Amino acid sequence: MYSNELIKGTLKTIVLNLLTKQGKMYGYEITQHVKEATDGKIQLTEGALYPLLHRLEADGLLTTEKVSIGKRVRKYYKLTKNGAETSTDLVKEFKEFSNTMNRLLESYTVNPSFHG
Amino acid sequence: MYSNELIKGTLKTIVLNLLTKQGKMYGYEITQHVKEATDGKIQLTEGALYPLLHRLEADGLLTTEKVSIGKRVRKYYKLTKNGAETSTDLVKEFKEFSNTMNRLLESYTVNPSFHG
DNA sequence: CCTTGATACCTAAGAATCTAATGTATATTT
DNA sequence: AAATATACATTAGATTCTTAGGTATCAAGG
Repeated sequence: MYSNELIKGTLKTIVLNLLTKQGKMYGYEITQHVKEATDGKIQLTEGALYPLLHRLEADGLLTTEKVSIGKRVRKYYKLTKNGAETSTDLVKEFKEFSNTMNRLLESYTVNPSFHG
Repeated sequence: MYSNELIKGTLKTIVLNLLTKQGKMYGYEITQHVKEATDGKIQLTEGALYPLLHRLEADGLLTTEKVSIGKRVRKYYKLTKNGAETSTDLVKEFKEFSNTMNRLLESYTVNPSFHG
């Protein structure tokens, strides 16, 4: 499990990307999927996930559909057109950011151009 | 310039790693170095940086040394033993997190093991 | 001289988002 | 019958960032 610091700021990217690939998912399913796909290294908490899903719906990136399973009701989320575009953008941005960070962390330059 | 969401949570890693490589730096120098090293893609704001430096010093990860340059005073920061260890840990953690995220974002699995 | 931009430090109000805890209820397994 | 898993949700508090502002020195150009 990673320090939660890092996961902050990537939650939206993870959720939108997952919905891009899976079509529709419900909240609990998202937490389990991410947990399994990362061997438990990333575990989304419900206290962070549900408010995010509600925000994304309010912002028009997701729509919901309620499905009854016995006496329980699942709330499925899927992307709107806008949500699909945002998903693509955020994934691209994360990859670029990831590259930039790895370059920054690996460069052993001795302050080549700064003249304090 | 990246959406600030992503930079959140990586600021500490960036600063400690930079000090590992450079030995000692002052606040303004850090902002300029990161800006130049990333072609302006990552720009630290002073409102985020200075409070962080103060926290890191209070937590015993950094020590300071004031150096007079004419009538101005620069405040140089360098790592303590504890800070050096934390730096190594955070960089390692970021790289692992980065790998995990990239795998997660790229996998096109159709929910192989989840049984909702 | 004086203004502008760069250097160099700092704080503080408010916003955003996460954590941790808690609540409710149904379904399944032991 | 009890424990665990499924499935939704909210809330107080903490953390950390943004935005804006404040102070002051130094160098360069008009």
